[in-house]
Amino acid sequence: MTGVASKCNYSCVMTPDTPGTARPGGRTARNTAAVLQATLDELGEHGYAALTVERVAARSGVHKATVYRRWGGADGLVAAALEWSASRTWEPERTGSLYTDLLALARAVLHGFTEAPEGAVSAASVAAAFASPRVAEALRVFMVDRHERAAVVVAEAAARGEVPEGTDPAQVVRSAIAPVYYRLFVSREPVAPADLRLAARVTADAAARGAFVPGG
Amino acid sequence: MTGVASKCNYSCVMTPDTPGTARPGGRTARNTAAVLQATLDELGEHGYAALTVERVAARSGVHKATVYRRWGGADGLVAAALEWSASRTWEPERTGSLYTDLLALARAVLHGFTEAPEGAVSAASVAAAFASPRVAEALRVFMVDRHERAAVVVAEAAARGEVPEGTDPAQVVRSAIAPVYYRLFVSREPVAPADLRLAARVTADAAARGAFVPGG
DNA sequence: TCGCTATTGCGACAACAGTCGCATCAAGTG
DNA sequence: CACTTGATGCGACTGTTGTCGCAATAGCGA
Repeated sequence: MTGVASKCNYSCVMTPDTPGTARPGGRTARNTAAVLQATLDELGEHGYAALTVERVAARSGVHKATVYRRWGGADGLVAAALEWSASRTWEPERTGSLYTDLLALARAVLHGFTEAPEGAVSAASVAAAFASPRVAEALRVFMVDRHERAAVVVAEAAARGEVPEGTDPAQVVRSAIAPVYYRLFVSREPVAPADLRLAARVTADAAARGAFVPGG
Repeated sequence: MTGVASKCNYSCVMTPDTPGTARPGGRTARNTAAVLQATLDELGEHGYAALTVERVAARSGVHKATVYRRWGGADGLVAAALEWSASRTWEPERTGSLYTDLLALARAVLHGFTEAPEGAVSAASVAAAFASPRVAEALRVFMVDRHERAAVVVAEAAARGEVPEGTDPAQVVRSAIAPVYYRLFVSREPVAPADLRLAARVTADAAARGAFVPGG
């Protein structure tokens, strides 16, 4: 085992077990942890464009051929990192009203895509999804999970009578956060606090008026 | 001049002049046209992930080193193709009401990112913008231009009295089309006609109620 | 403790991307 | 028509990416 030892900068808690494989024992698990940690560190420091299997291999101390065998390439590393991120439980902030909940949600999205370390992984996933069907699928699963978790704020708004029964929670969530993604990745404009407030306000008002009830 | 001749599949109208350069004469212009056409064809057939300078060079009949010298790489080719697309005039469809105008706009966005050949260039630009500041800047300029052109439908709605004076046209446009981009590139969900209608409806209603007037 | 075998380490290898120096060519000029 | 010069063609070269076969290692069960 030559090579440089892993330089762990942040979020050093990495699940050391890999259940489901034929031999989930010590060394394989250690390699998995080291490689994923190195992937996170590399993404955080240099971004997805500079993510190289060779660098990850050198940093983790795992041989290059092993990384290729188990993850297939840079996209496989990103997909694995994203799946690991998805395993971390997440729950939306509760603030008392739908508007403020959606605003907090939009802020969380902005934060989660711009701040390290999750920001690097998330942005890398969006970028890698263009080139890798595997990453695209992992990203889709991740986003569906986030939609379902965020739906709670809509359900509670319905329970409070803020929005009518039958409101589609996922559509409300999408409407509130889509402008953030649009500015971040498509139009490449800066995202101002006023933009977040506008999206949350428009969405909350529309939801209150029943715009997100499928039938009516 | 060895190599394979350009195989032009679609949109063979390519601006043959390159004003501003020191020597915009015949051969340089022909090379520019051949290379950009080959780039479009490659993007349309194989996508950005498979876009290679060598393939473009072989297809266009221009030497590899020349392509590297003049465009710098695959990202430069995409940026040039995007700038060429931006030079094509575009104008939003006018249907008589803000809701139907926004719906047509959302449909045009979906079409423009999924149908060939513009779809391939547009999607490639979004993908390449993650790795190339040059493409990111070209994309930003392109989107700003589209926002300005699309703003006409909001101005006309204001003239008809559908929305209050002072409504920010660009914000209305963003609100209507952001969910399309979100589904296409982030959540990777299918985009249904009902989704377009919902986004247009929510945005048009909010605009009618004055939600997009900055001060009030 | 011992043997089986999945997994890994290792280095050589092929394929590819990108660069460089130089000879050649053609567009613009008088 | 000749001359100048910027752009191009050409091929060789370097560095990087990804693959392969084989020997060694270390889980895991007996």
